Amino acid sequence: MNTHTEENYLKAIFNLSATKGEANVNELSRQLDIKMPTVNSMMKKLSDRGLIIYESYKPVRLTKKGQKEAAMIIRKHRLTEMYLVEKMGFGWDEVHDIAEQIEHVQSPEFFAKMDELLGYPKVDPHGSPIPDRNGKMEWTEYHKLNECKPGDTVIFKAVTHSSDDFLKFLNTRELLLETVIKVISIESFDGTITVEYNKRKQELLSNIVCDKILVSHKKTRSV
Amino acid sequence: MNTHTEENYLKAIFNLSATKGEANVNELSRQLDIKMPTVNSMMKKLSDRGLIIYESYKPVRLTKKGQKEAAMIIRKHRLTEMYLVEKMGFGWDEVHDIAEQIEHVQSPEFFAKMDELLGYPKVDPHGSPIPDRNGKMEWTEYHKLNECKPGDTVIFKAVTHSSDDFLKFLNTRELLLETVIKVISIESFDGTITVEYNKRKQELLSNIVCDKILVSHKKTRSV
DNA sequence: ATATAAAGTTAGAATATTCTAACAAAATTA
DNA sequence: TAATTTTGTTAGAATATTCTAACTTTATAT
Repeated sequence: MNTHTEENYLKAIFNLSATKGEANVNELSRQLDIKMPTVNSMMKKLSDRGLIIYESYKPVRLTKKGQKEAAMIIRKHRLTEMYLVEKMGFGWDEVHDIAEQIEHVQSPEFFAKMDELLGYPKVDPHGSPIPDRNGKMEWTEYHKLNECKPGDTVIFKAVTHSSDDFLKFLNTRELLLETVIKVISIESFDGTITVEYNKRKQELLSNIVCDKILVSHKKTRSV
Repeated sequence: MNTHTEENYLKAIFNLSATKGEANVNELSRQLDIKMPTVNSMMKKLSDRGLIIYESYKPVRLTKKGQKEAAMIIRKHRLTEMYLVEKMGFGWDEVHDIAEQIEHVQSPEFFAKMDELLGYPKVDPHGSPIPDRNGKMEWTEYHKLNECKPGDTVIFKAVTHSSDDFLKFLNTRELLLETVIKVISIESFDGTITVEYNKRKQELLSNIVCDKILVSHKKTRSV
């Protein structure tokens, strides 16, 4: 089991790696607000523990094992954020610091319960994907449908909630994953969006619905 | 702000003090599973920090400041237990270890929210009192009404929930705090209890209601 | 291409928390 | 009360995490 501290390093490496696939000591130092020599020694330690690949003067990369353990911390963080927003009524801007602390709780049951109560969400309140129990996550830059512009053609990739009645609503509208959607227009006063998909023309979707629909403009990339 | 570790010592001192008003090094050592010399040095540290009164070879006592800080940790622990049981569906026997970790979270808003969502509970799922925001708590051994025996005469001291509709229900029955209640009989098949109080004879209270009513057999003691 | 800047490393020290070994005081028991 | 047991203390060392100061390597910019 990793310590609190090690978990914070792993998480930082994970986050920095998100784009480039690796992280360097200097950025870690700034992000964690810990001096470079300290980070440096921790890199050796994590390397010894088989969590990262580390060679002097080179950026570090997570091993398979490190990747998985980091993903589990991110998972706990994002599930917690989702829980705080959905079940406790916090604003999306209030949950980070609390989740930062709760992510270190050791109790699979606790997070499994959160997951269940939330209906197994795929993303957190900020739209970031939540890794599954095996550490896998859809590594894609999704956009909310209500953030698209008229004329955009997008692909329905995920929902932020998988509650029964929302999914039923989508079924009745023939809105399934991978559906190609074209944004026709957006009402400025209430955000209602007019879209086209399949054989359907001039379908209206409320802003509340569009806020729960995540779309991609192009491809999907996996880790 | 106290460290994680200091908080655990404070909490242990608080719990051991509950009965005798003081705690000794040996008991702390056993309870915390930390060797005596370590406990000894921590006692000096907590004493320096003005949280306990410590003199060599004597049991330690919490100062006003220490008492308050310990109470706040206990408060967070018990609120958490209550939340886990009431809002997340855990059993009373599953919550201790999780609460043990969450009690160290630094976020007044988080616990205030729990408190609010729970309807400002006065006790935790095990019947232990939850200290209020000022660290004050009713230091009494309450019993649930549904754990009394026929013939018992008891005093209504607290409710485990103060949700609106439950309190309204109690009002319509003239059941107020400090009411003297006599237990007449208990149905074995569903736990329904027949009681007498004020001018009322033969009042029936469901087991669900009686589970939320805490009573004392005699006096109240304060810290 | 050399000088300067940025990034990374090593060595040594500080703090927090823990331990073991040895000793001392207090309490208990014979 | 003297012997024994329990409890408490001191001293010194180990581990984890952090720091500063000095030095080295790599990257950047004249």
